[in-house]
Amino acid sequence: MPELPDVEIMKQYVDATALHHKIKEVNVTETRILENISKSRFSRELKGKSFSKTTRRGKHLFIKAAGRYLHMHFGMTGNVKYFKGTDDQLRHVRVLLQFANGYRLAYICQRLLGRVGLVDTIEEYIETNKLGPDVLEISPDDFQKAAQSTQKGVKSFLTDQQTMAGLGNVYADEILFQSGIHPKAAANSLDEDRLQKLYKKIHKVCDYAVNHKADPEQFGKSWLLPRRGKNETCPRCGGSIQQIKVSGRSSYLCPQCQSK
DNA sequence: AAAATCACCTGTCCGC
DNA sequence: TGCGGACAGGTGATTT
Repeated sequence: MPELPDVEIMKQYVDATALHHKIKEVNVTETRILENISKSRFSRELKGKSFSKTTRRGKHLFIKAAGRYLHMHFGMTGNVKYFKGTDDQLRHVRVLLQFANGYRLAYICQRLLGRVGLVDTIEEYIETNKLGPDVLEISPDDFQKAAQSTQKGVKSFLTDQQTMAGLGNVYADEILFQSGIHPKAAANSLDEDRLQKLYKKIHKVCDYAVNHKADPEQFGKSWLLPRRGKNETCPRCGGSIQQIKVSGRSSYLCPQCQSK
C-alpha cells in the first residue's frame, strides 16, 4: 500500500493526532524493524519528548522529536494508528508509543518489511540512502534530463527511488495508463511531448489520490488502479487488461491504449 | 547498464 | 479439510 499518496495521508493523520503530546512510554515489540539502533536506546531517546512536526519525502515519513527525527518507512504493509485504550484488537503492532494524554500511536507492519529508526537530520538519511528528490518536487527539466539519460523501461525509471522518490508499483501503473505509455517503453525513447504529459500525469494522479484519502474506492471509474486482477476490462476502450512482469513485479496495462 | 533473481517476512487465496 | 505454491502496493544485494 504505502506509496507517496498513502504516506502523505499518514503524515496528515499524524499531524492531526499525535503531535504535541509527551511520550510517556515506548514499547518495541519486534526489533527486526529497527534500523541501526537498539531497542533500549530507541526507547530512551524518545521517552519524555513530544513530536512537533512531520516531513514526508517520497515514501518516507520523518517525525520531529526535540531536534531529532523518528524515521518511518512502511514497506508493503506498514501503517500507523492513533487510539485510546489498549491495542488488543490490533494485529502486527511493532512499536507502540504511549502519550501522557492516554492515547497511543502504533506502528503496524504485518510483513516486517518496513523500518523505523532515529536520525539526526533528514538530510543525513537522504544522503546515506541516496534518496532522490520527492517526485512532486522534481523540476520538469530535471525530470526530462533524467529520462533522456537512461534506457531503462519507463516504469523502472519512475519507481527508482534514487532518481525520484515516491512512486511504487501501483501508482506507476496508474500514471502510465493515464499517460497512454507502455511500462516497457525505454525512458530515453519518449519524445518531449510524451515526457511532458507524463510529468503532468504524475502530479495529477498523486494530487487526486491524496485529495481522495488514497482510497481506491473513491477513485473515479476511469482509473486502472481498482482493476488490478483477473478478467478486468479497460475503463477507456473496453478491451481486456493485461498482466505482465516488469522487473519482476506485476504490471497491469491496456495494450490497446498504451504504446511503446 | 539494465534486467532478472533471490532474500527478507506474513497472510491469503487458489487448485488439487 | 488440508497442503503446497503463488502472490501481495518495497527494497537491497547479487547474478546474468
